[in-house]
Amino acid sequence: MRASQFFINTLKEAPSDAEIISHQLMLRAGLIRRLAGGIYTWMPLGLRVLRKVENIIREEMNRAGAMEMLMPAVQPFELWEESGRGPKYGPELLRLKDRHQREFVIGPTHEEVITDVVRREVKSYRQLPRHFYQIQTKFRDEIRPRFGVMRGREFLMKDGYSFHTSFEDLRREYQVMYETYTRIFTRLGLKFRAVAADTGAIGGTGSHEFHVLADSGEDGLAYCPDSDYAANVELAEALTPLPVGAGDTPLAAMQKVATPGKARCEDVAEFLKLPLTQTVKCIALVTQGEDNPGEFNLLLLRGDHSLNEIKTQKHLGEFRFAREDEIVAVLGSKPGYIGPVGIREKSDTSSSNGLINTLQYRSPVSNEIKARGLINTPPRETPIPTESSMNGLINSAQPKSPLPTTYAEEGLINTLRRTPPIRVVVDRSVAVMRNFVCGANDEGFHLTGVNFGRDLPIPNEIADIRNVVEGDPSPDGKGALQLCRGIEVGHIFQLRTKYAEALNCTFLDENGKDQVMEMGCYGIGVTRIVGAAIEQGNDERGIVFPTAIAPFSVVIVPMNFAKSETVRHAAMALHDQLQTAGIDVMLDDRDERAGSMFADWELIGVPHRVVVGERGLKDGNLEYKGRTDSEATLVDLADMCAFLQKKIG
RNA sequence: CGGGGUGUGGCGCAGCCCGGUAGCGCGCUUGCUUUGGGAGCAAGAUGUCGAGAGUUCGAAUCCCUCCACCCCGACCA
Repeated sequence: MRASQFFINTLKEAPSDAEIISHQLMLRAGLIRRLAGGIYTWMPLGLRVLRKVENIIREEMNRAGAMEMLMPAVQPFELWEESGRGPKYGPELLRLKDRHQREFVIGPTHEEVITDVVRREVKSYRQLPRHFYQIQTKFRDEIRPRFGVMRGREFLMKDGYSFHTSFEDLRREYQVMYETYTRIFTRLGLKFRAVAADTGAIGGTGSHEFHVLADSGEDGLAYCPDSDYAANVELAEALTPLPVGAGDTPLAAMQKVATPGKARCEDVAEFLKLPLTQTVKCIALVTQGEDNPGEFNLLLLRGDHSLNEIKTQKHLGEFRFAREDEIVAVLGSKPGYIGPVGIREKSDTSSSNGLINTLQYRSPVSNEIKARGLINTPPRETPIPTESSMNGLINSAQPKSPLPTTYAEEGLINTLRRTPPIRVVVDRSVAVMRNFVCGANDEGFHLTGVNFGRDLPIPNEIADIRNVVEGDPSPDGKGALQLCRGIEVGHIFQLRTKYAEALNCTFLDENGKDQVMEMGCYGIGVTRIVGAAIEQGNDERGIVFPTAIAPFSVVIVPMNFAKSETVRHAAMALHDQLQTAGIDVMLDDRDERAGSMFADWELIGVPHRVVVGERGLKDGNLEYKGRTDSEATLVDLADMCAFLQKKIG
């Protein structure tokens, strides 16, 4: 390929609306151009990258035995009504009407269509298993498209769907896809990690996400270097830490201390010269679920921990954060100084599973078993400590009135008495704390030396509601967790029979009996991979593409191409030789100045560069420089082709 | 959808507060010189100042409405 016949249009400055590095570099290098929000044109240079990604995926899918096909982007809305997903999908589903007023959607995914195809075409167990896939344009009307191609509305996706006679066979294929995805991302030259994921709304039994590792990634990942445990932070279970010096620390007296202007736990800890882990933060939120609308909840987290909203939602149902005026009305204090002491707590022993975990952890069993016991939520049938059995634990010093008047003004008491009892959810790590610090429900004051069972009731609702932090014990009991960030580029699901059932996708088994097919679904965000690869590979000069997906593998940069006949001949001869050898080579015959050619190709991210100049040619040499090399190396003209083949691998 | 911000040649920005000739850098065109790290000089072209309505003798600038885009939240490959 010759640059003069190609289209190269680089920008010195990135458009100001491009925020993240991959978006900026893609625009600057001229890979993409924006048409509308979240909708991009792939310029010739960008398309080459996209096609290379696509081809690797295609090769590996074929190799795994999947069949490529192509389904329509426009789908009748009826199918979505039939699967029951139409109303639920909401405004993200772009709907339109044809001239006959028939309703259609632009496919955000293709479970419905493929299931429709298969139910018509596949009738017998003899035709199963089958795996169909396509690489096709999807449209999702994202609420907020952003980050260029990373969260576009229109994007290229590889979506595959497998159909099976049994769950065992689905699991076999799932494993095949896990390995296939691993091969794909390895071949793409990306640093990635497969993590356990939430099966979420799609349902099913097993699900893994494949993440490209990048500090700018939107997803937090937790993994254990000592085992193969890896999970999205949204999911990673936070075990109860062993209390430091458990049982030995003498109980301190509760004291109310002035902490003017110290609303955040960090400020309070610094002010009181106490470790952050000694503080408790209180988060007030209001549920919005159907069964408990408008219920005021107080969540207790250790000061150094952060709330995991997914876990919280699973525990409490839909919720929102309480507004300041609601907090003041219920607790009588501004946020920053609120706390669980002296409030009317709603007693609800029905959800004390977390407490059991804590108690198990405290019981003298082996570490291994303790860790194991905490991995899975114990079954609901497990006997739960009753109110009366817990009474013994509560210090007799507990005031008869739930409101210690020392800490509350008369007016506040009245307010609280009129307020319904507050549901308090205590994070596992808070449940094992002693002598902690929390807000006093009085602006400008905190309480120190607070203890459960004396200053406030033993927690009756303990749950895992925080994000894991680095160093937390791994849920598989095999070491400590590390954290990193990732960009989700692939997702595999065991769908089971959800869609097959809804769309009546059945087959006749060996006994001539009708059975519903088991389904798996496997997606890769092709477009997003390009953005993710750039997010992972870039420096101050531009993109650093892995050779496998670079728009060109090698660029020949001739010095003084127009005027020097020796250079021109040498450059063209090398170009032809490399091309014949099957190397994806670009010859920059634009006769630009050296500096601007170097800058262009470094911005574009071509991994290998050969400079042809009279200077080296005199001695029969060419100059080679890898994209990330600091120095160029001289290579004999005759050896260059073999040299590059070796580099490219 | 809620909160914040920005719209001025292709790109990056100034001008707006305090109304009066639309400006700078990059890019683009032509010529000459230059040619191993985004060249120099000279001459040029390119704007309904996001749209509409209003105030005013006069609006990029002030007021109103709308639109687009970006950032922060919930969704997802």
